[in-house]
Amino acid sequence: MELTERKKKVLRCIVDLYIRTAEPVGSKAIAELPDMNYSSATIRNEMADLLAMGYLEQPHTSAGRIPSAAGYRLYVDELMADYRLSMDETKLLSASFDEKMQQVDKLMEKVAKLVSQATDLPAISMAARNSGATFKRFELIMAGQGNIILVVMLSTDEVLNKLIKLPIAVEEMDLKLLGAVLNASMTDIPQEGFTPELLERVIRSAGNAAMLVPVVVDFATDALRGKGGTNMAVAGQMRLLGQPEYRDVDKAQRVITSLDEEALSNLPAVMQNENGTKVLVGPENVAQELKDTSVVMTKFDIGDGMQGMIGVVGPTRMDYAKVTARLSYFAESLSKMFAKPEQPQLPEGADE
Amino acid sequence: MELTERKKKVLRCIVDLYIRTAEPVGSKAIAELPDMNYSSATIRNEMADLLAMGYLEQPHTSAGRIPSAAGYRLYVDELMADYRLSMDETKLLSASFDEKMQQVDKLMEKVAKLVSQATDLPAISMAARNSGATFKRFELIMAGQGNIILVVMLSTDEVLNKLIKLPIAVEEMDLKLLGAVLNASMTDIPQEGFTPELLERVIRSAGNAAMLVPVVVDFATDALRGKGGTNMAVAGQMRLLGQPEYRDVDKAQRVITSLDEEALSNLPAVMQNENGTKVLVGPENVAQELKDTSVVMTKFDIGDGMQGMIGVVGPTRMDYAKVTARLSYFAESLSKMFAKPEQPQLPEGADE
DNA sequence: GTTTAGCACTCAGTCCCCCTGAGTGCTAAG
DNA sequence: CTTAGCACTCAGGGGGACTGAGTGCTAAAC
Repeated sequence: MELTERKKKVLRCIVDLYIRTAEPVGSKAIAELPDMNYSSATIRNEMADLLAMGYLEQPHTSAGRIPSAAGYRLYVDELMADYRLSMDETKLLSASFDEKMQQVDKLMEKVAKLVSQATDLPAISMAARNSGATFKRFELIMAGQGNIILVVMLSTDEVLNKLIKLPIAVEEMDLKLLGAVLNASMTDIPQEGFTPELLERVIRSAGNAAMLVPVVVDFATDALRGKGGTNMAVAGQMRLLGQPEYRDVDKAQRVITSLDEEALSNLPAVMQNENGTKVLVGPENVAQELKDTSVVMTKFDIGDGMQGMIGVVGPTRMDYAKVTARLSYFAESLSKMFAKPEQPQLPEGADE
Repeated sequence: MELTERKKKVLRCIVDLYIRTAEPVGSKAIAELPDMNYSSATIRNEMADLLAMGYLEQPHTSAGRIPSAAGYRLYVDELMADYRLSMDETKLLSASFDEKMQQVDKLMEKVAKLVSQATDLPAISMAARNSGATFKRFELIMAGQGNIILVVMLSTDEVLNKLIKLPIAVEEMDLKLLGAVLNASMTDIPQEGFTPELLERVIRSAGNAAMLVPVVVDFATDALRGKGGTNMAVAGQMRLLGQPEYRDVDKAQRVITSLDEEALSNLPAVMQNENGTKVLVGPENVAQELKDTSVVMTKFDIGDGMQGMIGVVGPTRMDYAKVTARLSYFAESLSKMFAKPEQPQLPEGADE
């Protein structure tokens, strides 16, 4: 059977309406739309075809139709109208962006909150350092007897810190020395440069603080890649409760719980080779708990060695057009924010 | 009417049972408890008295009784049995504590998560610097042209950072100078010491970076007190959904939403003059949205210039004994953790 | 061939009613 | 003071009957 223009139009209207009302859509409702010049009977025939083709589903015989996953897919790919942000809306979004993004402290948390607020859905934000990041500065500070604080600054402008408890007392002097050595020999070096020889050299130069070196270097390299390298935040989980499909508390709880877990950590993989915005409709999600939900994601640029992602989780019946538009807006804003103001001269070594 | 020992016993049993079952408690159920040597009719008489005295409520004529706010209050203050943590439980809690508390990075977030997990309820954690805190070290770093990162370390071992965007370019040299000046003249000084004269002196010494001084000092002092001075996290909001009283999504949503807001920021005031654990039952809460919930809070020591609080929010029908015990355990663990170790930490053995 | 009017049919949701059983209050006997 | 007994209350659950939105199909109209 062929997917005629008219069938597409009908499908589009059904999805649009269903997104608005969350109720199965009947033929009459569609027939009565302003620019639909056919009777309900005709629509009914078309709907029957769309049902047969797998784009619609029928909860029970005497009910209207709802879009199937395939239907949403088609809608997202071809049918949905672009949502253009209005002037007012842009202003609003940009205002909340400016307000929140003053301090770069808990960046990912703030971004997640912002996105969640703008879409009224649970949001995820993530930033992962890629292999290009290097150390920029080490700082070691005495903090009470037996404790030191290690502060590491990365080329990505992140500042990480850790409290290290020591089995043995260390002199302030030795700490200073170690700091100097680290700053001299481990900054601005790409990861490939961390050879055993380098490590050995550092240990030899570190004097009395030599036994600290492994701990410090371990934490620092951990921070650079792997575990500490991914920074992720989830916000607004309970906004899901506002959606009619989650009136059932258990259902909501199951989804929300899975948002906290690492079920999300494989999302970036999906984005790997994608650009722009990616939509995962219901069963397209790998995670079992998300089979009933859709995920919309966008990448953004953090320049240097980092790459970010923001995303939103919601019922398959979400307003894809609006969510996509707003998400893109934030992605752009973030990219802009991180873009180094076009720089003629690089302060440090020019290669990357 | 007098509150005899037997009445108290009956009340205690009712609250205990209601906490377990979340169902109105009938006279028969109480009469059948192992150490209750009276018939249901007797219990019924006692219950009628307790109702008249305001310790119980009756949802409708032909139903059992549930504790009123006053009933809970009495229960918490006098009746409830202490809950002793078992060996296994202690081990479990301490294991999760050790696991999470390795890195002091996002401490409050982690504490909140931990407490929430241990109590299966939404949890709040908060740390507020008191006026004793001082600066320990300043660090200024170039971050691309026109941006600098300010890192401030406090006597509380906290590390704060901010990205500052500059209207004018600054030389690396000047930044170094400014850093040195700040470290020389503003560290280890109590807040009263920040006089206009001091500020002036700093500006004069700062050379070309003089115009940076106000921005930097503003941020830093802001961080020390006021806004940045309170660090708060909420976790596990959706655990509320597990409680039968929040099967109603709207109700749950109302409470959960209010947890994010600053409705909580006046909780510390309540703790001001309290020691140990404080319980707020239902209507004792000031915040309107929490009238139906109870809050359990405990202070903990962070030594130096800081003071912390952890708390839990749940239905009035929560297991006060257990929650209180676990909360206290964490408060102690935290206090211990922050206590300057007299001696390098031994694997803690026989004591206690 | 396509569109539409008409009609019989289906079925989730709702209202209503009855029944059940847990729980009460009261009274009178132990 | 305690308890057995009894009449009474009422939320919750189950089972029809009804309603109305929506369908599928057919036959007439375009």
